[in-house]
Amino acid sequence: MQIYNTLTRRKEAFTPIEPGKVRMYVCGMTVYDYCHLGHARVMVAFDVITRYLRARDYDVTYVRNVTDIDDKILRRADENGESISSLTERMIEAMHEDEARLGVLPPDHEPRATRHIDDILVMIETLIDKGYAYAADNGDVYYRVRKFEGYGKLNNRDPDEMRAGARIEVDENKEDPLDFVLWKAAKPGEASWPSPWGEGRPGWHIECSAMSKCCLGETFDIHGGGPDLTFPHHENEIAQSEAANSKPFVNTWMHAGAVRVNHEKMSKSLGNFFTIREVLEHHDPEVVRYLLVASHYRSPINYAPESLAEARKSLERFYTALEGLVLDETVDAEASITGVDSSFDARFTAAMDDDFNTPEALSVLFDLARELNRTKQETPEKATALARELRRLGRVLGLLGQDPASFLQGSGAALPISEAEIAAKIDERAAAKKARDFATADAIRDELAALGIILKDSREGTSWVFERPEREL
RNA sequence: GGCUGGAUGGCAGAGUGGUUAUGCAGCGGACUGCAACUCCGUGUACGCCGGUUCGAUUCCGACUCCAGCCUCCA
Repeated sequence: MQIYNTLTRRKEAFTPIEPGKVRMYVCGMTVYDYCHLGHARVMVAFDVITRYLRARDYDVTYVRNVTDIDDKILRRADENGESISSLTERMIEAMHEDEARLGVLPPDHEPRATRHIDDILVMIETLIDKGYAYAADNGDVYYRVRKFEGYGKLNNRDPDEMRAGARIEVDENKEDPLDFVLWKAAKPGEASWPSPWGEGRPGWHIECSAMSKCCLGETFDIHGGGPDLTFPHHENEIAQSEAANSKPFVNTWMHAGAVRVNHEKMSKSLGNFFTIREVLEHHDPEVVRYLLVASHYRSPINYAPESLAEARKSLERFYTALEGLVLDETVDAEASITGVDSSFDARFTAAMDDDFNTPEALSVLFDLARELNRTKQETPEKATALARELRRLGRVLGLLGQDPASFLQGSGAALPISEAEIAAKIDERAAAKKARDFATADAIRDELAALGIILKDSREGTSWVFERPEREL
């Protein structure tokens, strides 16, 4: 298996530290607001990676943290007139709902910064003892960036050149403008924890160094996150962890691509973001997931409403192929796919082994679906076997888990008329057809089509698909 | 300015030193009462300029443009 490593900027053979075991840490959310599609991208990307590694029989420990103390959280809680814990609990719950709807499996551990203050303090003390950190007069503790030799290696950045172009405001308390905060002294009335340097709270970067060490150890296999975290967040994590532990921190760094809107990064600071929940008001969650999986995890994707319509069409193709076949409902989402003998499996595996090439993997599934459609009439047994294979491989990507008819009929979305009424119309049309009154039959079909109900005739009878009207989001 | 990445057919999106990605849309055919679904067929796509090569979209160099990071951001 080959994985692209952000650190070395090339694909490398993936060999876990411990055979068969993969330890993976992904930087999670700062919970002061609802998750947007950029968050969804990271969630889904690493969910696919986890699912695939497990399908290939790796024992994956997946850790994704929650930052539940931070300036923005303090500010938002204050604005809302609610407590910090009330805000963060609400947002964590909302995040879990969003994830579940997108078919993202929960991480094995979801450590929260506020529950690891002790680990954080221990690490900061170690860094001070080793000379990598210092307590300033104002009660802050800073990391001494220039003391760490490899600083900048993840981003190919030279500290000396960074200083030249630095737009960092000079802070009187720092020895060097590049130094970053490990512990922030509390202002009066702010949430804080006691420490050897006074009341305060942890800096953002040290949280991840402490929590990853706590959950996965000093060195682990994969560290992932969003595209904007490489600098300074991940660079700082390396500096902290390697200085404190005197060991390599991470073997493979993985970063998801950005979600853009009108070719600009979707972000909270630009205010051009769509939250997951508002998009899901108008679209089947699987369609959103498909859109995310249809591009390679490292490529940027430009979000546009039309792309969701296309994603929907692609999924309809799969579900149409599966429709009417007896499917194995016991398919395990994490079932092993190694050792299965099929050319489709082999191609799928080859694609996914190559840095999780999901677009390539999907193309194999489309070929499989075509083969399935071809054999549907003549050899139903073979078609059924192919359908099960399609669904099994789809599940590795977290797709195709729904009942085909249910997906095609809108996955429970509000229909313009009831299913019973649709069935009655279909019966009415069948009667008209039998009487060779095609004008009436076609009128009924057109009437339903105007409502988004598209009829499909087959030997077995008439089925229907619900096309939701186009929406802005 | 420094550092990353990218530029593929109407759109989306993989990939490859010579041979079909795939999906959506379009066109022709089969199926159908007509459609839809499905199947078959159908596209001189690889930003620009040089270089290497028998041959480059694919490798190398320059250029143009786009995006990201360098400040909180997934």
